[in-house]
Amino acid sequence: MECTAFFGRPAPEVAPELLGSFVSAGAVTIRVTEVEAYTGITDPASHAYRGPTPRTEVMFGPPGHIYVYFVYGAHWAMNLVCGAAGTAAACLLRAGEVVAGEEVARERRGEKPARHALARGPGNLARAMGIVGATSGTELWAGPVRWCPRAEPVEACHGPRVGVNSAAEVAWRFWIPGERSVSAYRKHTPRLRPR
DNA sequence: GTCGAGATTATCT
DNA sequence: GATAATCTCGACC
Repeated sequence: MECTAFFGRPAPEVAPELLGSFVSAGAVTIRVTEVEAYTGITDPASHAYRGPTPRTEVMFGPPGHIYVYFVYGAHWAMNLVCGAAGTAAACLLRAGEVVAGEEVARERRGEKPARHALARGPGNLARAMGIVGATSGTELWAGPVRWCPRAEPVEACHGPRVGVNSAAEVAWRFWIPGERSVSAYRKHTPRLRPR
């Protein structure tokens, strides 16, 4: 399968090639503008670093599957599993430009966001596409979420990943320069004690 | 436009 | 019980 060949490579190699490709979920299609690579069992910043758990077992499976996780008590984020089965590598979709189904996306996001902000940021992207925990584990060629390769190569910038404490020095965030849908880099601010 | 801080809950220890 | 691959809002420039 084409998906298996494309995604069955190291995540830092797949990630920049995802830029400009298309991901569809139902009526909504986005053009990917920002991604991050996680290499799984060798990556201290990955959920898979400490071995498989019920949540992360999808990442340990074959490439081309979808891994969805819930963070900060409010947001879903969508990853595409990369690399050979067992390596638990994945690419996080951080941002995209809505190219189809804008009405549906806006229904989910509300009236406020500008068009380029509908799928800016991992949580917003998942919300605009209707991605929830039940989507985790589905196949990219047969499930509710489909992927199409980009038509032409695009320019790519890279830099440190966002919001991670460990391995902050590796430049495994990739984005398309000049895209308004790319989130601005924010320094990671550790959460202080509640109340 | 940038910056700082609170919200809120699944998952793991 | 602590942690977290984030978002939004209000204050300020």
